[in-house]
Amino acid sequence: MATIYDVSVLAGVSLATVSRVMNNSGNVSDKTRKKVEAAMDELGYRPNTVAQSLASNRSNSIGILVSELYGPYFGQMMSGIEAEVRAAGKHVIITTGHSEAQKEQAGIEFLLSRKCDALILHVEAVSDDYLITLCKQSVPVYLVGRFVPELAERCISLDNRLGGYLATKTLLEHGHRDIAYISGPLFKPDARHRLEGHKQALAQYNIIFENTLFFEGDFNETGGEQGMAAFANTGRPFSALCCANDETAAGAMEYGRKLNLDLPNQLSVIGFDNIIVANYLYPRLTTIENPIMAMSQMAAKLMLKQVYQQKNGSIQHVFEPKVIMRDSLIRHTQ
Amino acid sequence: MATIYDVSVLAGVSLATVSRVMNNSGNVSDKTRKKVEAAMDELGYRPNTVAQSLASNRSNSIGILVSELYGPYFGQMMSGIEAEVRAAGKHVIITTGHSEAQKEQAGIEFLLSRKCDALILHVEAVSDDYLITLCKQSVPVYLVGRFVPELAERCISLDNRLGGYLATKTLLEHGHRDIAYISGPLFKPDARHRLEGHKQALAQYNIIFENTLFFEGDFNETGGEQGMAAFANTGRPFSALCCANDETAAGAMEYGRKLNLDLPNQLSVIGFDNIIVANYLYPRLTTIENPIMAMSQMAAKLMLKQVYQQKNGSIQHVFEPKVIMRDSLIRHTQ
DNA sequence: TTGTAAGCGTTATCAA
DNA sequence: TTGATAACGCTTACAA
Repeated sequence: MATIYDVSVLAGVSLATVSRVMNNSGNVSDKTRKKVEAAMDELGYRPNTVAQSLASNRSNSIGILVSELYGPYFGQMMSGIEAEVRAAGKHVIITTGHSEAQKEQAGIEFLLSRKCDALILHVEAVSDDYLITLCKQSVPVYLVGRFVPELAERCISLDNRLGGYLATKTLLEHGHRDIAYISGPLFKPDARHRLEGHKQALAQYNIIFENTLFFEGDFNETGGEQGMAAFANTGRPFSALCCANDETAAGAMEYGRKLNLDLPNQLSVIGFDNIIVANYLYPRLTTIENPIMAMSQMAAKLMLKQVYQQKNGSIQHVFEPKVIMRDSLIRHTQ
Repeated sequence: MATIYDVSVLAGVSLATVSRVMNNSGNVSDKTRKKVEAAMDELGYRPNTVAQSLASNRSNSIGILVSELYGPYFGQMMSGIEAEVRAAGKHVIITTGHSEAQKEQAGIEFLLSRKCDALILHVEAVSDDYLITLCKQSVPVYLVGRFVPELAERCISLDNRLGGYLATKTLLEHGHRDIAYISGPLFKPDARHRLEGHKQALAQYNIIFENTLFFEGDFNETGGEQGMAAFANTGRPFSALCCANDETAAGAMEYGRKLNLDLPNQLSVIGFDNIIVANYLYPRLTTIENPIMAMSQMAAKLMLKQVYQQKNGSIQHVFEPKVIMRDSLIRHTQ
């Protein structure tokens, strides 16, 4: 592999000049530039980014941490960020945290050790305090899908409480009064906030929250299935089911069909996130929009603005969810 | 950030000794090791991986190229590889090619410039020749989901021809004779091979391939919708639809429902890939299993074996697809 | 406009 | 078992 030294020899100039040509920095005469570029071409020269990072303490790459590499939520997040970052001529380095504090920290360490210019994180397990300490270090950190009051300026988040509230309120407005709820794992802030919104809507209609109508799932299909099984077991009747995300709803609906429930006539269902699949479930899933793609792109824009001084429009920090009406939710009839 | 130098001063030893402790290389007395470790702890020392890579010409990271960061296919691929690689104490660096030759090459350049120890690629647009040249360079390269005869030892692939054949044969065995086909983009080898298998099955039953029953889609829902719209336009009747992947099938089924088709009674559908969603479509999608997760893990194992001398079991290079029967395909009745 | 030379934080080869 | 010291390939003052 050719190095900058080989290029300088072939072009008959110094290392510094080659470097200047590469980086468009300093003043280089047209003639020398041409010579250097010719030499680069001839040698098929590619800069060694590792050496560049070490010398310049910049890497032109952005570290991203997601909980998982699969699934529509993180898929949209990763590709939303990557599109923005790539358009700016930078690269992403992606790693995972698996929603475990220790792995999240290890992932962040990895990104830091690679000298990323900035981090964009979706963390669910590490504490606010950890994040606050992290943000005091020299690398700029941005959080998507999480709100830490002390770091509000670095957060791009969804109002999950409002989302949870809207979901349940929509069911209530359609005449439902017996509403079951399958949440996500409650150690995750998103799951907690959505549940709070649910309770708030119930309270507004003077309905008491019942433990027999609550199940803590896992944000996956499995949770939906297990939740439905649990409810079927207690025998407490309900006309509507509120799921903390769409995957849970998919699992619940599938299980409901196994129980020979006629959907949506015998059971209305509402999800959360509006992942692509929601539109292909049967009946098509009514849900709450979670603009994760837009949020991720906003985080990337914020980063580009602050780290690389790009001029980007105004920044929206908190996104508001809204109801997407489809076919899985109908008016309750006696 | 503390450096190896700070550690050496605090521990009262040389740089070299600190390096030896970090890498468990050479012989270090227990006493010095303890001293060094204590110093590291005290300073919160983290090695600078960029400097390590530059000096050692190794990076302990594996470059991965996928076409997209979203979607079940690539999601499974990424997380399958990552799990194996992480278990071996190495890291992945992921980038995208967007199924365009130029972007695929740029992605590969990026991974090479970061001095990855090996590359695992899912490339669709670059030529075989390019790959053959690439494999002659010093970095080991592995290909998943693509078969290049000259590089057979580095390929982990699916027999797509067989898959395409099985799909159509299954329809034929269920009495269908008028079979429409929505393919993926034909510049992709997968799409071409699946189509070849389809034609082979037709030929075996002495059925002539008709252009009016063929549509070139995009491997996405959109392709399925457009294909169904095109078929509806020509008016050529058909009792079964063979889709080159599940996403296409999802789009086609949704569009079929818009046309008031009663599925599966008026139209049988078969997909390809068996993505998670296939199980949640209505009717549940009959499809061809594409064990992308297993294939990716196999690629990772092969890499670990060859690059890091890990002892892993035997390697399977070509995977065979099989039919997953569900509800979207029924026997054709007159 | 161009060149010289001192880092950047490690690894690895010699000696000791 | 340890320590000097020369790479690794590039950036970036500072000089010329």
